[in-house]
Amino acid sequence: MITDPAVIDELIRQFHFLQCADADFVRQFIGGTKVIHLPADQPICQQGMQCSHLALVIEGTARIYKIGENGREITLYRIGPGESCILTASCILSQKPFPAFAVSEQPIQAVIISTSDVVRWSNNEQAWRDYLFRLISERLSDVISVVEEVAFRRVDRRLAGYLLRNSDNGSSRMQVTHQSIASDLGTSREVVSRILKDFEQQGLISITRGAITLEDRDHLNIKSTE
Amino acid sequence: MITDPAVIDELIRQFHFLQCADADFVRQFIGGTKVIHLPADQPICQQGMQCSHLALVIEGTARIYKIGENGREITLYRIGPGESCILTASCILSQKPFPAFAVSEQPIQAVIISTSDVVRWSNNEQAWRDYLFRLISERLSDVISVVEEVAFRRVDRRLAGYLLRNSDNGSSRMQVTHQSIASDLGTSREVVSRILKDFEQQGLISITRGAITLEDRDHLNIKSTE
DNA sequence: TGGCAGTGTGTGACTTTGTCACATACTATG
DNA sequence: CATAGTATGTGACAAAGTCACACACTGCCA
Repeated sequence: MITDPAVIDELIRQFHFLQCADADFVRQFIGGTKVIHLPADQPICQQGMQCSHLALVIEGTARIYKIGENGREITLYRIGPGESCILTASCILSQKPFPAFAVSEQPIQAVIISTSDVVRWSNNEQAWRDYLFRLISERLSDVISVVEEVAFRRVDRRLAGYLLRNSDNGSSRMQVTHQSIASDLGTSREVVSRILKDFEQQGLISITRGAITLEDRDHLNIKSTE
Repeated sequence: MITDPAVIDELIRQFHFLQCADADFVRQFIGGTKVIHLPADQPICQQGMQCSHLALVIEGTARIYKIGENGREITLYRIGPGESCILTASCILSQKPFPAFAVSEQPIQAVIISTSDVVRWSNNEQAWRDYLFRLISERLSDVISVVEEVAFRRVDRRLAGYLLRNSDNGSSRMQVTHQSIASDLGTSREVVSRILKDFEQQGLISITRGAITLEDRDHLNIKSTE
């Protein structure tokens, strides 16, 4: 049961399906779920787990990733406000174990839904069903894009694109370690370090411990596409 | 409208959801769809297309794949009897363009469903909805496995596994070109040729033009997992 | 019957990426 | 200000991808 009216407002703002749904379902939704808070860097799902709940993220972000035999990681996608861990939903509905890891990055505020509600609503509520379908479809697209990236694109180009995408356009300074970049791209820290050093020598970025500043977005953009 | 009773039998045998569904829906399904035939090696979907129909495969197989900038290919998954091009469904329900290519491999016999029926049934028929959810979930798992493979596993090990998976246990002889293997694994023909030659020199396989014979499954299996 | 085009495979040189084993440097904390 | 933990740098090597060819096999037609 969710009581805080500010949270309810935020929920309805973030989750479009609550606006499409009829008032009865919304009441049911508000009454049958609860809000949880999770600090940053907390493991959420382990590979192989059976999921017992579905979380709809109101605030914060989570990272869904795979770990290879060698210990390397690759990020499959991220979940932000208005989204939910659709892999969880997928596992609930197809009754298979969760095939990856999930961890909170920013502290998370989320609505928790029991598997039985997930199933029941997906039978009865079109708005909810559409929401699930759309989300799972987008994840499938996301993951297909990841395949394309790792299978075909050179790491230096992917890295250039990564830097552009993940920096505020304002400051051009981003707080990241080489290791965290490597874990997102699915490569190794040494490779990232080498390429970053190249970029620095070409005057495209400057590097300090734990942070990178973009100095020449235009040339980075050329690098990322050439 | 499907009339051939043999086809109807086969349909109900292959597609479990028709067994769960009530008789009324089955009548509607049989009455509202039609069967098509497609020869081998026909393009089915182009990247970026809007899908106008969903195909449920009764017989034959299709390959869903990506093409990289360099022209290399990688297979995302295959579709066989009882399955359907869930990417199509996903595109229909989320109204996004198809993010890959699809081509028939074996000649295909399939049931064609219009987008409007796909949407309508997913609202009204639980059995159909469950079928779609389950299928899309499985594809998501498939594609995530592909990510894991290309990001983390060495090509020689993947190739060893590929040979074991794709040969009849009976004959141990498979008709494939090095190029087609490379396109499945997302690597280049030269790499495949080199590794196959290695395998041959180790006595694991023998190679002839257009075909490979497995000579030592056990050692191949060790190679694929080590 | 020999020539020829299309397809499939082999190979060497080179670049890029991943791995390993370290060295070094910065940062927070007692 | 010593020290543990974290972040980065580096060189040597192995694995994989690219490029530019050479060569071999198959089917077909003149």
